[in-house]
Amino acid sequence: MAALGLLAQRPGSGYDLLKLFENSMANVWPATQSQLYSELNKLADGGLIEVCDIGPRGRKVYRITTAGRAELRRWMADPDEDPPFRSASLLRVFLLGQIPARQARQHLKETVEQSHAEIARLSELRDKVGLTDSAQADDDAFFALAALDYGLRLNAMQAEWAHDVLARMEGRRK
Amino acid sequence: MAALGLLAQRPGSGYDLLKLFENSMANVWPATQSQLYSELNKLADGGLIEVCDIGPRGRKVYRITTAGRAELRRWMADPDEDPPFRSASLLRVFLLGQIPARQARQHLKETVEQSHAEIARLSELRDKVGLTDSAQADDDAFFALAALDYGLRLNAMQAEWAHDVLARMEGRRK
DNA sequence: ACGAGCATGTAACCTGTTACATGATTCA
DNA sequence: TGAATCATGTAACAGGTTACATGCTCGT
Repeated sequence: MAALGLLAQRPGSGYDLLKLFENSMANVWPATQSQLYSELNKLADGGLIEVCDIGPRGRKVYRITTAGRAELRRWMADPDEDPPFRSASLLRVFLLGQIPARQARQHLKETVEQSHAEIARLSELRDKVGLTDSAQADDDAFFALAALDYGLRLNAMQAEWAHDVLARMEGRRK
Repeated sequence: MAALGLLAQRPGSGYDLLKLFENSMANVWPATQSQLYSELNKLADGGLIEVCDIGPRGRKVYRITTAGRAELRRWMADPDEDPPFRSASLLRVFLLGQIPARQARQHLKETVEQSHAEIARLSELRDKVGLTDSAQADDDAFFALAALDYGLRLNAMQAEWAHDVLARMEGRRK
């Protein structure tokens, strides 16, 4: 479905999409090369995309079809079929009582640091993208920046939360 | 791995764990009945857990072993092997430029409402758990509440973010 | 005695991952 | 001409889902 969405923005080959997945998309929806090519074949079989050009080296340029656009709109509107939400990091929090308190504190401190590092990484990315693309005019760039903003806020929240839990742990010590 | 963690807190049968997954655990790490039982057999084969009692109806009560505790500590300390982070909702944001602006605004408004609904649900859950369990004394309850707090903050952040994106969309309109 | 709930398991299927495999083109 | 990169594909496996299947036991 991610592939269909990207093809809605502009036509491209499997290889093109792969690059997109490695760059901007990787933070949101990672996909492997293998996965991508079989997905493209499946979408083409279903008539949601079609080959619009064949270049050198057997390069197949795909384009979204009318049926594909309809399917994309349908998917956007209905979050029911989403894969269930599983967070390994939240599971760890649940089980933090099972390891020595010293290690638990260490774990939370690392969470704080990792969130800050992630914020630095995303900020840099935002500055790069935000300046080259004219997010004022381009819808796709506007929403890509909104997604990036989400990531920034998420990590800020996470750092603050881990910090607060640490403080509460200190408060509990006798 | 989630099953191993729960057995570290207290011994129990597959059926017992299933109830835990349906209740408190469901928000963090959903698992199906089928999955759970085969997982338990695999853990037992690997020597990470063992049957410590057999009750009526073939009820097998499992208990974590020393090897299991070691494995759990190892897993807690190393987040490298986590499944990749995939968020269908963030992907939707990325693709929001592909649907009519009216629908995009509608989508964001629904995000705000759903976050608020989720906050209400989690608040209720927190009040129930926070009063019965003495989170002051019990480590497990303390960290379960911390995980719940994470969920609350996440949804608050999400509502605020969606609200702000909406405002920025309005600002862009000519 | 019978229904609700306890308790476990199997089979078919789908998705995603890693590793393997192949060949074409460009450019230095 | 040889290396880098373009470009696609297959096979084996791991993890999760749904649906199917079976039997025991407790309380009324």
